[in-house]
Amino acid sequence: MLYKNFISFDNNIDVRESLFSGQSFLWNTLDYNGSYYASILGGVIILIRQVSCREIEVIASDNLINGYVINDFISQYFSIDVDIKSSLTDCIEYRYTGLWSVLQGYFSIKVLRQNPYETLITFMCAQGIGMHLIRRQVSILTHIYGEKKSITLFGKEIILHSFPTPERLSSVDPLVLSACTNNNRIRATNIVLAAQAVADGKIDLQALANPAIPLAELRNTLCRNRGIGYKIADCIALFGLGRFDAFPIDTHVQQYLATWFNSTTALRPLTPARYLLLDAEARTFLNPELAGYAGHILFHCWRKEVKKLRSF
DNA sequence: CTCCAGGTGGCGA
DNA sequence: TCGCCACATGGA
Repeated sequence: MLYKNFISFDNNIDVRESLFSGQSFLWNTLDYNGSYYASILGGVIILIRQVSCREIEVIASDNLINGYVINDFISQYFSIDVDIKSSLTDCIEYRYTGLWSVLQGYFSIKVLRQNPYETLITFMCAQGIGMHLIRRQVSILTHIYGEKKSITLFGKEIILHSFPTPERLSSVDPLVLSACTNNNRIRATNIVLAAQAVADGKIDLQALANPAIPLAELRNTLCRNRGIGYKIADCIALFGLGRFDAFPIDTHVQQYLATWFNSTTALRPLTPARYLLLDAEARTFLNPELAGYAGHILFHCWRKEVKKLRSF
């Protein structure tokens, strides 16, 4: 049994750019009458098609996800409650007019509220390698350790693999898991340890989802785990814990801070101390409460417009 | 061949 | 605290 819904939004939403801008590595593209994007959310198979700039079609294998009806869950997933323009201060509109005009095409990208555990593991796989490779590694991970699920759509069987549970990853030999971490055994070991910590409750992601926790404290807590530094911690916070104030700084962010915002700090190698400096700098021209939201828009814009990179 | 890709941690000064 | 290096592979 499939449940089919249409969801309308008050503002433009770009589903493809949102799902494939490098915040999730768990979506597939299927081509039928137009493109369907497929994944598994909370154990439920979800297919999404963009109908118009403000409407999407959702096909789901269940009418409830984590206790929410589909429309409510998807609206929350795409953070339609957030006004992107409020993440950027007026300073950008008036002082960086060229950038402001290019950014117009990126305001329909939404930052996703994803599963914290899945975000934690996928971003631990994403260190110092290209997005194409990250996507492939995560795909291998789900194929080997995930659960196979399928539905039939338009008379054709669609096969997907769920994300492996913490318990499943806990028992994997790091040497074997390294097939999913670019053969890097250290990272594979760290991922197994993190999965164990989640399974044991030593990493309590539900508790960390409390928005009252100060960002620095959240980051430091996550960083106590091997393989998680400031950047990965901020990614987990931003994409997995709905902390849109978290501002992950990677090689691309460093580049646009230097080029677009004339940061001299960003010209030098990124040490932990400079990471915190850049974080503070960025909050002077971004809305601190939505710094990471703005950062993701800028990040994607930089990669596409300047670096001419593809995210998939 | 060289350089870079959504980094982290260990080391010596 | 800072600079340098290993980790590992693939694509431009």
